[in-house]
Amino acid sequence: MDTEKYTGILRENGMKVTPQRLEVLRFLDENRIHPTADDIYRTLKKDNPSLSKTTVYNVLDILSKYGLVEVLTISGTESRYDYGSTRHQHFLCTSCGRIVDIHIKGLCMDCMPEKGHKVEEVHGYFKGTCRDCLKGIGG
Amino acid sequence: MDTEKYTGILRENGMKVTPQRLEVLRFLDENRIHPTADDIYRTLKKDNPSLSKTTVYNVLDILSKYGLVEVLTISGTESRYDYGSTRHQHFLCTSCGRIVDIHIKGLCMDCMPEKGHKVEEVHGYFKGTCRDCLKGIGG
DNA sequence: TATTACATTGTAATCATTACAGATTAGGTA
DNA sequence: TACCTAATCTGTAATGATTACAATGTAATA
Repeated sequence: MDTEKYTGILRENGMKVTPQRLEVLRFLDENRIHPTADDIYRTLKKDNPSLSKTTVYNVLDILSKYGLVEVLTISGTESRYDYGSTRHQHFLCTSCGRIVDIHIKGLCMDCMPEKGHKVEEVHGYFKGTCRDCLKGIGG
Repeated sequence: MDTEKYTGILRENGMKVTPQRLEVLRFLDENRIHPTADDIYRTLKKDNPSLSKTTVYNVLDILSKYGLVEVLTISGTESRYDYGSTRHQHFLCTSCGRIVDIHIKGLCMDCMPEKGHKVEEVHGYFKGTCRDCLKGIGG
């Protein structure tokens, strides 16, 4: 178990190290599925029955404040959490509901609007039907 | 009052015409501020005290199903509704919270990911600090 | 090990949205 | 015009994600 890996990540970013933070971070790192807070909570609670959902929200909150996770509001009612530093875009399948990572070269990250606004983040996402659903595999 | 304008829009799109739909559509057309459902509800209730918030949600739902309004989930907890057919992107000011329309030529709408997914919608949005806040006008 | 500020937990509150059932109405027809 | 019927509107209650809060526990430092 890569406890040291995640301990290092937390320390390097100036966060206190706790078992709950290690577990959430590890889950996000090993499961790049843009989970909801509840997904994380239900999974981690199996091996850690005393885990509180509030703690999951607290940990996700601090991780996003420190820039380690990105909060996605692509699918409406609930937030999804994305760990990983490589810049990528998201594709929401309107058939099965999955969010697929896509890497697009050529998306003009540098075409900033010249209106005097200071752009700090660029987000892009796509909606449609994913490959699996088109093949009749998905929902 | 452009009642006929909005009556026509509803009829042309195959929707039944009701006073509530006319009012919501007019509000969205005349106030391009990406309002929340509650913004719309509170404003319209002044001149129409019997208006129900459920009706506002129902109207927004049917308008979006018929493609007349776009639902934005850019700012997290609540949906915002955007009326207007011209393709544009959105800029969320993290200082004052406003969503500003921006028109970017050169944003590669056509750089589709070549992974077999069928893309039906392309969304892009930017976050940062808007011009007014940079000048010290905004919050 | 003692201290202290911060983190975790569980419950209760909040807030946007949806479900539902009864009253009302738009749009077509006699 | 008056009527009919399905669709719409209304108000209340339920849902579900997220947050507030107070009590307990613990990580990091001396």
